[in-house]
Amino acid sequence: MTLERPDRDEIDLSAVLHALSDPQRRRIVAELAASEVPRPCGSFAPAITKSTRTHHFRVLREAGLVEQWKEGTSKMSRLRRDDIDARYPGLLDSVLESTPVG
Amino acid sequence: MTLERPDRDEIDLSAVLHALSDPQRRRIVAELAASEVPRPCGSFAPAITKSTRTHHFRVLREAGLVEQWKEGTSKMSRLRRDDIDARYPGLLDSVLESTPVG
DNA sequence: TAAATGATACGACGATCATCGAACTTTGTG
DNA sequence: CACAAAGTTCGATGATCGTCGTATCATTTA
Repeated sequence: MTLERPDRDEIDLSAVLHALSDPQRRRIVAELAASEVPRPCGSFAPAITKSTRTHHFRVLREAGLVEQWKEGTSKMSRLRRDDIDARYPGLLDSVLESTPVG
Repeated sequence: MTLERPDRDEIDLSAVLHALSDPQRRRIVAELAASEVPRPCGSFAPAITKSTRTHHFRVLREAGLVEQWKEGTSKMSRLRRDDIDARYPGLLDSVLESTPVG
């Protein structure tokens, strides 16, 4: 049961660029890209508050960058790399290349 | 005599992505990329006001995307494609590919 | 010198943003 | 049932944003 998200064809470039323009969100995306298995939201960006993290994940999800689904008490996240790569080839690669995961 | 702008090494990814997240600015960048010779600011995005255009060009210049210099009563603009490509390879190409100049 | 041209400066406006804390919901577990 | 864990919701706050109109400045030209 996946949460609502835009279809691949509806992913808007302005929304994607705006979502990636925030360092915290870019860090989350970089961590998602580097991790093999999906991880719960709480394991990302521990320096910020829970509510702020919820906000950032919603922005990422509504922009089409991230897919989310519930699993127990956690909410798992996955980078929609295939969709983004198909719609905006090279964009995510170039951004990730300049975004350290640390 | 060129107006103040960040050096290549100081171009910030957040600023670049934020600058490109606005459709009007992306359109200006696309037009700049498509035009061979530099053009005055006034020849871009005729649908918006002069003051708004000035604002957009300042955002683009401070982000490092555009270089500007005065020439008579006009202000000319040039896309800093070499600098952006060197600092964030592939980024501008992928964005321009999805941004129609029309 | 006076007029015209091209762009900037200065508020101002509503909108959106990132962040927070406190209260709440949902799910799993003793 | 009671408790804990993980997220969400709901204001609220201060900041920034895109846009505008008007006034102003700099430069060229008549």
